[in-house]
Amino acid sequence: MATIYQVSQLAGVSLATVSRVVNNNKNVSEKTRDKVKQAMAQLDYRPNAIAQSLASNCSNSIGVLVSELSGPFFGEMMAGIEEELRNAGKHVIITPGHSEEDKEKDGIEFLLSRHCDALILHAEAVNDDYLIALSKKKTPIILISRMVESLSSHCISLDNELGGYLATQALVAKGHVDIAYIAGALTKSDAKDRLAGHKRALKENNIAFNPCLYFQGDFKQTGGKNGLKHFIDSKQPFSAVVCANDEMASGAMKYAREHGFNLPNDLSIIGFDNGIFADYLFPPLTTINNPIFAMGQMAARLVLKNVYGKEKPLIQHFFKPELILRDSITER
Amino acid sequence: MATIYQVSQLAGVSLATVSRVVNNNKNVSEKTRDKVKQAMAQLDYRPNAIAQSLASNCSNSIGVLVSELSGPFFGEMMAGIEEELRNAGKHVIITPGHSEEDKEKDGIEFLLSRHCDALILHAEAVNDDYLIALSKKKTPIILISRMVESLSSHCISLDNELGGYLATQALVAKGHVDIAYIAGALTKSDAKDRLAGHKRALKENNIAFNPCLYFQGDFKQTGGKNGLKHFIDSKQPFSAVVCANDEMASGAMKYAREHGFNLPNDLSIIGFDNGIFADYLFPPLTTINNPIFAMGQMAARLVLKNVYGKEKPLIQHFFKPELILRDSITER
DNA sequence: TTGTAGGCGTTATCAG
DNA sequence: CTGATAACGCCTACAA
Repeated sequence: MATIYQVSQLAGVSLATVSRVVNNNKNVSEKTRDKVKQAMAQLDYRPNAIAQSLASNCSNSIGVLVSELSGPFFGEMMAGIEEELRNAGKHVIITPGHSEEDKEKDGIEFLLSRHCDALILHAEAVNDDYLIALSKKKTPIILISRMVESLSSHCISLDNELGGYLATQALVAKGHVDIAYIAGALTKSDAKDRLAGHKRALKENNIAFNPCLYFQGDFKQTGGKNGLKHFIDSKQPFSAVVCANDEMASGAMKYAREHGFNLPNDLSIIGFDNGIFADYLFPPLTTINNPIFAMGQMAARLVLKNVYGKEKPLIQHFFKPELILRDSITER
Repeated sequence: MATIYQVSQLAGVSLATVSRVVNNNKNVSEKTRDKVKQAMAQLDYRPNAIAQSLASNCSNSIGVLVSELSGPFFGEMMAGIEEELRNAGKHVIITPGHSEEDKEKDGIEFLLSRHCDALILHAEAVNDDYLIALSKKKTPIILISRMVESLSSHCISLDNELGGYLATQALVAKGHVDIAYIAGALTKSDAKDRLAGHKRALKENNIAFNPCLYFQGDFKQTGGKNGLKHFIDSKQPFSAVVCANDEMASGAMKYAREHGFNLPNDLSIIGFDNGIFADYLFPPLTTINNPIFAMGQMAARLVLKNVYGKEKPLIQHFFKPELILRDSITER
């Protein structure tokens, strides 16, 4: 691999001059610039990003913590982040936290040791205090899909409460009253907020919250299955169930069908996130749109603006969810 | 951030000694080691990975090229790679190639400029010659889910031909004769091989390949939809369709149902990959298992062994697909 | 506009 | 077992 030194030799200029043309510095005459460019081409020179990082104290890398590398949700998020950052010549280092406190902390340590210029975190298990302490360190952080009041300018978040509200409201609008709810792990703020929205919708419609029609799942398909089983076993009547995400909804659908429910007539089911596969379930799943790709992009833009000083005029911190009406819910 | 120099000062030893304890070099007395460790702890010292990389000419990073960051397939693959590498203290830089030649090349250039120690590539659009040329450069490469004969020791691949065969064979076993096929883009070897397996199964069962019952899709849901539409429009009788992946199968299912088919009785559908959601479709999708997580792990192990000299005894280059029988196919 | 020289935080090669 | 000291490849004042 050619080094900047060899290029300077071939072009008959100094290291500094080569460095200048590499970095598009204005103060180089056309002539020298051409000479240097030619030498670079001839040697197939490419700057060593590592040496650049060390010298400039800027690694051009952004650490990203997600819960899982797999799954419809984080894929979209990573895609949004990567696209935006890559266009700016930055790269991402992605690491999973598996929604466990220790692993999330490990992951963050790991990213920090890599000297990332900034961190974009989808942290679910660590507490606010940890994040607040972290934000005081040198490496800037952005929180995605999480709201910490004192860090609000570093947060990109979705109005989950509203989403939960919209979901339940959609069911009420169809005449449902006995509405079951399968939550995600309440250690996660998303899960808590969506549940709060559900409760608000019930309240506004003078429907009492029935603890027997509540189940705490895990945001995975089995959570939906277990939840539905729980409701059926409890013998409480219910005509609809709202699931705190699409994956649980798909699990609930499967279990319902296996137990003789004719969907959607016997049971209305609504999800949350509008994952790529939601439209391909049967019946096509009514759900709440979670603009996670856009949120990822926005987190990346925030980094570009705050850390690299790039002009990014339109920074949006809060996103609103929307109802996506399909066939999985029906009139009661 | 504390540097190695400050640690050496505090511990009253030289830089070299600190470096030794950082790298677990044997030649340090217990006493000095303790002194140094204490100093490190006191200063909350963490080695600067970038400086280490520059000095050691080893970035401890592995570049990974995938087609898409999102989607059920690549998520699993990345998870397998990351898990294995992370346990070894390495990190991955992931970049998408979007199945386009230019973008794949860009992505590879990008990873190369980052001075990755090795590349794990799921390259679909670049041709064999490009890869062969690439493999002659300094950075070692591993090809995942792709077979290039002259690079076979660098390949981790699935027997796609066998997979295609198994799929069609499963349908034949149920008495189907008029079997339609929706392929992926034939520029991708996976797609070609699966199709070849399909044809072999037909041949072995003395069923003629009917071009009217063949459609080239795109590995996405719309491909399945378009394929099914094509078959229906062509007025050819068919009782089953094999799709070259699960996403197309889900698209085909949706379209079929929207056009009056009662699944699976009116039409048997089989997929490929056994993605996480396959079991949650309706009817649960019969498919061919693609052990992509394990293949990702294996690619990572190969890197660990070849590049970092870690002992990894069990290297498996070829994986066999298996039939996963569920409810989406039925007796004719 | 161009060149010189010091430094970024480590590793690695020698001596001792 | 320990300590100097020269790389690693590039950036960036500062000079010219």
